[in-house]
Amino acid sequence: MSHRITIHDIARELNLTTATVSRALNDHPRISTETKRLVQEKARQMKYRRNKLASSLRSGKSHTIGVIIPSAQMNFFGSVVHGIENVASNNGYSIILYQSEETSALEKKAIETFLSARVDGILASIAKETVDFTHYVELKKRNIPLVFFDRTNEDLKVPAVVVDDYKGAYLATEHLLKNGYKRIAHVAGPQHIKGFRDRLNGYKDALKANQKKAEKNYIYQGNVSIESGKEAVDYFLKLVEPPDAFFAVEDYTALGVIKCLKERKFKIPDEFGVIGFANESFDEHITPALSSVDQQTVQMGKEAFNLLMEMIKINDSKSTVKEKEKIVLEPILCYRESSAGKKA
Amino acid sequence: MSHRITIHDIARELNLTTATVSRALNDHPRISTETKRLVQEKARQMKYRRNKLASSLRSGKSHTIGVIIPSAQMNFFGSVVHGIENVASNNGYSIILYQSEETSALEKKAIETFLSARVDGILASIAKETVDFTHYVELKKRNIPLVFFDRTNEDLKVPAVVVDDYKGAYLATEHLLKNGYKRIAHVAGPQHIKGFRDRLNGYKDALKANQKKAEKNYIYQGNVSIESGKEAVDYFLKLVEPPDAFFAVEDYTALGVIKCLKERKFKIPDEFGVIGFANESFDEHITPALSSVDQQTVQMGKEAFNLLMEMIKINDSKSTVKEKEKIVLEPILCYRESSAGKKA
DNA sequence: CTGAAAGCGCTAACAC
DNA sequence: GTGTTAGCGCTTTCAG
Repeated sequence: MSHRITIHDIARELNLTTATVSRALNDHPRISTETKRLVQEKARQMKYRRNKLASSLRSGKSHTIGVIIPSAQMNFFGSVVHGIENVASNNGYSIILYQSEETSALEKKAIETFLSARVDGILASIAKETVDFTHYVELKKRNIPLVFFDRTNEDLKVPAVVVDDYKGAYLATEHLLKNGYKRIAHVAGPQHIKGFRDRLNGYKDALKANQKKAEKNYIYQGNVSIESGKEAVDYFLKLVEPPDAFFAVEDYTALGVIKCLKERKFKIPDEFGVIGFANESFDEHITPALSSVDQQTVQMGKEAFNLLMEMIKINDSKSTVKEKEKIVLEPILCYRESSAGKKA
Repeated sequence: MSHRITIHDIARELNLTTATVSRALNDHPRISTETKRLVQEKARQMKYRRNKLASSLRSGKSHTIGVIIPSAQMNFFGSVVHGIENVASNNGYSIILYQSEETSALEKKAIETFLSARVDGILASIAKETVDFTHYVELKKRNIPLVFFDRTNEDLKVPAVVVDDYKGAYLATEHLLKNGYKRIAHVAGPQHIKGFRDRLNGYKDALKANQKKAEKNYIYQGNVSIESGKEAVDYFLKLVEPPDAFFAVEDYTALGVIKCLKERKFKIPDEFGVIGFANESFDEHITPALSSVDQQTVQMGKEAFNLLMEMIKINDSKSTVKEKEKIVLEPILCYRESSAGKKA
């Protein structure tokens, strides 16, 4: 600690200038192989460690990106962050992590910090609460590379990585039909959220494609919770002709559906089929194991980082190549016991 | 973007020097209230944003800490990070997140990066693979504040935040006894890991305290997995006098125990009691709901950050106050159906 | 291929 | 209470 090693120290030892040392350390093309070897050897020997702050300050590139997620406690986001950090690290980038706790205020604070830390780009998943997007628009104006993942906003025209909700819902519904269920109901989520709207549409279209129409009373408007799954079942079972299968907008809702059906002593999948969405970690451990649609979280993180990288490069080269608008990941059907088909 | 605002710009506008502006912005005591007001007003108006890189480079404090976890995908660590980021953010600190993927190589790489980024301190949970601790020892030597959480190493004498595994195990075992189970077995984890050893001891001592001795054949050496829970049950049920309750070293093992018992059509908690450790998110959703011991993950993150802060402050003040060695969190018993007691 | 010199934006002695 | 001056450690023109 007494005295940290800098390029000056190396330069002195080797009778070179700091400029040459710096270039040698950065593998500059116009430095002789011999000098590079010498410098790098010396650096190792003296336990030199580049001061990233100084280097970033001077060069204008921090090799750091900012990541905003609603909460690290949510499985889904932990998993995406896992993907992001993994590729970032492999590409020599560090990530600064911030949680919005679903509030715009913390989102703004995070962006402030990122700007202040001169990050090279930002990856974000929009907070539920956020309706005013000026802080994100500001980033676009300032030409700071930005990519949304999962929670996005179409109007902003910000590149994004999402899973194909429509398709996932379509697959789930089709799957139930294929397994012999005749009357498929949907426990929907808040329709002001695009992903949930897409899932409803995927459900409707899958029914149409199979010569069934989506009956209004087979759609229950829930609020994404175990409770709403239970309430949905209560509602559906009162119908003159109740459904025989449920496609829930996500796994916690599906869990509520299952719990309620079990309380009423119904048999799953013999009497009712159930499928959810998200492929939560508990899916395979409950009884019956819950079928679901996987959202490729880790892959989402990786793609998001790669997309951001592209944008950073385009920015650097000042070229005007049109950047990709959107990456849509394929949802993956996870077939488990809860939708295995009716007993004859 | 054309021209970023610096303190020079503010200084020029206000006919002051950069030094005064800098001081005003940092709320320096010897600057007149009026000047401060003026400067801060102007800064806001010009949309000035402090360049953290320059400020850190100069001051030697980055207000950034490094965090190493095995994987963000693991619920437990996501939760701890949630706690860390939360307090860090409230204290004006940013966190750089790295995953070790349970390897020493990535641990070392993370530390290199942190040092290079001049973080003010490091929070880490040791990778499973790590047996050579020189990279951590190096930090101590260089006097970089370091705090371990959850996965720690006693020999290193590095301050740490952990949950009281012994006590958690004691509580769990005692709970089973209180609920009328007579012959308690333990599915243990690898004994080279301190936490698991502590849990075994807690189990043994709880039995002793209740005038029972821990019989060797009631302890199964597992490897922390669903599989090992199943194997344990297979083993235990072959005994002449099988146990009537199982304390599993963690929840996945407990899950295996439950699955196996259910496959064999045994009734839980009527015929066998089961309790796990970790309070995983699936616990309350499986059937029967799994009793467990909560490890206070979020709190662990918060305490770890606070402890690190203390160390950073002690470091700054160059005082020689002895720092805290260890914070031990209270485990919390989560009583659910799986251990509700035998039917008479 | 290497050197000289300037400066990224900020803070901190030291003056007065 | 404010200004002067120096410099954190690095990269980057511009020379030669």
